Amino acid sequence: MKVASVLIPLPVDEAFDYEVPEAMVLARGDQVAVPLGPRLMRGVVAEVRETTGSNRRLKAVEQRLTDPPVPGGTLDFVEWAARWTLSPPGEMAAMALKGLRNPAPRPERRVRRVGERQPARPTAARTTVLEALGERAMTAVDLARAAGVSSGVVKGLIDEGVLEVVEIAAVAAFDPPNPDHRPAELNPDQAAAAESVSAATAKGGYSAFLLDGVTGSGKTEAYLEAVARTLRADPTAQVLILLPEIALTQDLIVRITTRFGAAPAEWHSGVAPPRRRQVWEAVAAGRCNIVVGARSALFLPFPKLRLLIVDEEHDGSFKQEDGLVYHGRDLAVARARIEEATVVLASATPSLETLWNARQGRYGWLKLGRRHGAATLPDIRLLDLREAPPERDQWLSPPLKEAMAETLQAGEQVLLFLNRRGYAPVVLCRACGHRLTAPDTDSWLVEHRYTGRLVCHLTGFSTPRPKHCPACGAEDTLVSVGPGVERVEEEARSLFPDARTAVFSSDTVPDARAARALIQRMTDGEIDILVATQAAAKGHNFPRLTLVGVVDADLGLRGGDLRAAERTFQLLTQATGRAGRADRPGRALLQTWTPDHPVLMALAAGDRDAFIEAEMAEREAASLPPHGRLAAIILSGEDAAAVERVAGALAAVIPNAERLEVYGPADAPLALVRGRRRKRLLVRADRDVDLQGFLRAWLSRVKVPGSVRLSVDVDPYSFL
DNA sequence: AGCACGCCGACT
DNA sequence: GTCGGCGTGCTC
Repeated sequence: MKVASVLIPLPVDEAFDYEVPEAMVLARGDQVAVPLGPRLMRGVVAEVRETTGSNRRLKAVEQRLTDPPVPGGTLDFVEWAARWTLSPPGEMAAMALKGLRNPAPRPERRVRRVGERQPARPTAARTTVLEALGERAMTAVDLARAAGVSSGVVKGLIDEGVLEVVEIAAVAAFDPPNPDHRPAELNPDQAAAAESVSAATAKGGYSAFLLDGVTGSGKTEAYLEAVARTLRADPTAQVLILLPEIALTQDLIVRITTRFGAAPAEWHSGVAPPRRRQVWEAVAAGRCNIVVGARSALFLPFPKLRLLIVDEEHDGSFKQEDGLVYHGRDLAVARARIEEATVVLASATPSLETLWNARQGRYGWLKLGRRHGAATLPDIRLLDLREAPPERDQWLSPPLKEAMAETLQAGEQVLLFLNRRGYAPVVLCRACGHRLTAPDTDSWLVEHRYTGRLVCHLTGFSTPRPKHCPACGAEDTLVSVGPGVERVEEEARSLFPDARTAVFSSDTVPDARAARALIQRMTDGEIDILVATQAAAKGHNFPRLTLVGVVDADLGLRGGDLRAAERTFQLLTQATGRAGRADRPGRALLQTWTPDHPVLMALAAGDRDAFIEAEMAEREAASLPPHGRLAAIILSGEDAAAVERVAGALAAVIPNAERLEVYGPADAPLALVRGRRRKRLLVRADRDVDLQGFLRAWLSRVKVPGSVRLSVDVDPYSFL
């Protein structure tokens, strides 16, 4: 008898076996409906094998679905990703089927002739309509417009039975990109990079590149040229371009459309469900060559993926934290390896992991120099707040204020950068010292003055700003401590009452459309001072911007986070890279209390290599990534004692392993979130240790009750 | 994820 | 005395 292993979208750690009915022909990748308990579920066949009887009575596969099978490479990738992240394989497989869960687009209603039938009274208008239509099927609206008559004429012909309405399943056209539509002019660096990448795609097999170029070096043109060459060599090849967030997609869509004369397919949460289904089907059928998407696009069923590009590869948004925990960039490299394709990681500030891989020779290293004629990097200077501190309850120091005045005087723009949403990060009571936190959570409530509310950025909890201290009941004793973007804007507005100011943060810019609108206002010079969080730190070009003030350059350096220094360096490089493009020189002023910190010194010197050298040495000394690997195990639950018990049980059965240590259990950095107690264990291993194998062996030794949730984060980025 | 089985409060 | 609350656990 034949048995099929079927991946079902459930949190179970293996595929379920089903008997294959005699008359059914099944292969790996086929989609099937299988009985599970009382219901039917969609699943993907992982394996079909011959078996001689079984210990277990198997249910039979109900039916083979007509939906397209999941291509072999996609399924290999899904299974690999599940093993790598220690996630249920069925749930990973469900990622690849997500597009199918969307409704099919409404069929289009068109009219066409019914045989040779003629209208009883052939008026001039009716004759025009019939001539315009001919043998085709058109929508009634299009037909009326083509014939230059009112839609009533068409309707009359339908009512008379001369025309009939037919429903035609809307098949989305994905116009093939034309590699020669409008080639960009490339400098030698860009041309060489494109040539290296396209030589790799032409040769076939896995290869990986770091495309390393400062802001303004023309990375996009370089990789789009590689895409063009790849498609010229093989018009059936498929290309995936991943971006960290959808706010950046629109710009790229436009550039691709201009370059190739055809729009790429988009894949992210902002795409309407029926459209998503069309994209999924077109990708599966190989009718779509270029996809631009967020990390979930990695799971699309490409039958012929030849080239993957991960733009802004250093960006933390590639890491998915809730539900399935994975890093889009790392999985992109894995998918390339499995598909025997080429992957390009592009960034002006590559992650240490990627730089390390490039140095080790695992990735080809494509360096782009600054484009001829482009602006020079801004002059970066540290402002020592110990020497010239801001006035009480202010956040802008005298030298920064002076620079702002000069800049505004010259009719140029200022960007003040502060990676903190809201008005004030902490609200406390002057009478009793109580700090306001969200219920069931340890994190501070952040004051948002635009909305007059206190907001927990972790859970989304919000409440109006109270009059009385919730701890001691005193009235009007609550004070706002520390600056957020709203407060800095308030300060800037009072300093320069004539300047036009705006705030760019996820609160003022809720979606991509709002982001585009604000960016446009900035580009058009309608804003003099923009106060922004990291939401504005990338991907834009403001020609009249000549001063970037970093309000708190120390912000990212505190807290003992592994990647704090790296993140600060990247953020500041991106933020200061905004200043003075085009022909005006720009400058960046960084306010800091620790001007002798090596990261800030390297940044002020504009010396990326010095920074990398220093940071890499520290990581190596501690055997931390990229020199070693980490995995976090987070336990959470409402029953603190149960969480504690599981943590203790895990700690008691840690398998013996060489060159690997387990730290904890300790309270997770936010030990209480939404009333759930959180404990964390951290595993550090040398690179050549089978970390996943260790974790599997370890976790299998402990039974976790349903009241406690255990999640594994392999290669964690933030330790929240 | 569903959907069952399984032990403790308000109802015909 | 039952109907039902959702807590734990299984689904090939």
